[in-house]
Amino acid sequence: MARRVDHSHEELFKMTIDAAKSLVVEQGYRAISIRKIADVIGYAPGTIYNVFKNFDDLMLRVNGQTLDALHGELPKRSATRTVEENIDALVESYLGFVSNNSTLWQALFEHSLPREQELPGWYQDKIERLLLCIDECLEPLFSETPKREQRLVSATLWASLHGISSLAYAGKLGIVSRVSMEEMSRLLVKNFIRGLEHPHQPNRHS
Amino acid sequence: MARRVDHSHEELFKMTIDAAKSLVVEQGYRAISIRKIADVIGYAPGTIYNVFKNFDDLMLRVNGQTLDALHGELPKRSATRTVEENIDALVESYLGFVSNNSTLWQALFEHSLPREQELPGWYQDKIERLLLCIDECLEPLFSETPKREQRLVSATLWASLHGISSLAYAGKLGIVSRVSMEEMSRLLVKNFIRGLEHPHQPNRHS
DNA sequence: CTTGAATTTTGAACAGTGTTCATTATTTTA
DNA sequence: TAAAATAATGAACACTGTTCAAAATTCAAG
Repeated sequence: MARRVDHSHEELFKMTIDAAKSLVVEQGYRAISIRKIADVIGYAPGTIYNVFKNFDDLMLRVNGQTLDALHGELPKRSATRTVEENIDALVESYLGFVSNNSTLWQALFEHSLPREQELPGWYQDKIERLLLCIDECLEPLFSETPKREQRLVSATLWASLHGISSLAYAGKLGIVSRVSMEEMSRLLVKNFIRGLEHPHQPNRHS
Repeated sequence: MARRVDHSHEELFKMTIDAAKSLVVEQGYRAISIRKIADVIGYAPGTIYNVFKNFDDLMLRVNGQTLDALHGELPKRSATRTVEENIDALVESYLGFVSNNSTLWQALFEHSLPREQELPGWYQDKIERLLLCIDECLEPLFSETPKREQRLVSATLWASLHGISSLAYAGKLGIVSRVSMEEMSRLLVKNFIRGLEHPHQPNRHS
């Protein structure tokens, strides 16, 4: 066959990713396979390779859309709110998204590229955009500090939250249950920010 | 054949895990396979299933040993040191271990069980032991707070550090490079602990 | 010793995986 | 209408985890 009018390249792209997503949602990351996706969209496995480089590429696209969706739900910084309030709003929004899209969120850290292969630029940009959201909210807290240090703070906050949600959902915290993911996140953010506001108060240990 | 004098059950267990480990170290998590391991130890694939329930079980054992090794390297809390100093020592030790065993550490979060299947008790105990190390160091900071809240703090710290190392090694932080994993970890701990020491100082925002 | 039961190891078989690519079917262009 | 271009196929390849009847070996009993 050729250039089947049925679906354009773009449509095929969307169909494939949508099928992958619904497989993740319904059966989890480990259940995805090219053949199953092909079945769902009614094409042969080979066709998917006309649209995606390989399975990793496809999975990266799926996860990219998850990052986009999260970014779309995050509130913009409000100048009328305090730093804490802005960060809190960000975190609540983040927690809400993760809860409502838990399987897709899990897929984001269950998938990883083979050793030494780094993430493509377009994917890194999506992370960059998310880090910028945190940057923005933290901005007033240290307007004099160099940009590099600000980014370090944002990245630290992002990675920490990621750690909490990933361990919580993978059940890798033992006793600590899924319910307390929110508690942990709030605890982290509250104290981390509070720590930033109290720079090196000279020794007054217990 | 039967009861080959070559290797006892225990020896076979050790050989299999050692082979798995060296495969992870040399080629990364994605390169492991039962057949390759069988090749290395000079047995048929089926033999491995006399020792391990399945691949997940084997991988959990490997990761369990990694957790044990980390626990073995962590310093005990010293009563002569301050809370900060004890926590710092813990974190430095943690960072050292992760650096020296990066591939095995990566395997720890690259592997995950199928959806809805939770970690076996013996594995959760190993995590529990690690959380207890943090508990111990933080103890003087809040000797009056309920045990449950202490555990929440320890778990939060543990999960956050995990998030930083996992994102750093998976290259999932974009710009933020591997070198800064240490920076991020120290930044997190310093400020988080400092935040804990300054409880809810009533509103004095910028 | 010899026989028979118990046990360990095997490796072929099954059902699945990602990926490739010559072939085929279709559409577009000449 | 013929030829060139393109899209879709699905068999084939080289793998994967896992099972299990059969074979090989050891152990215990007679």
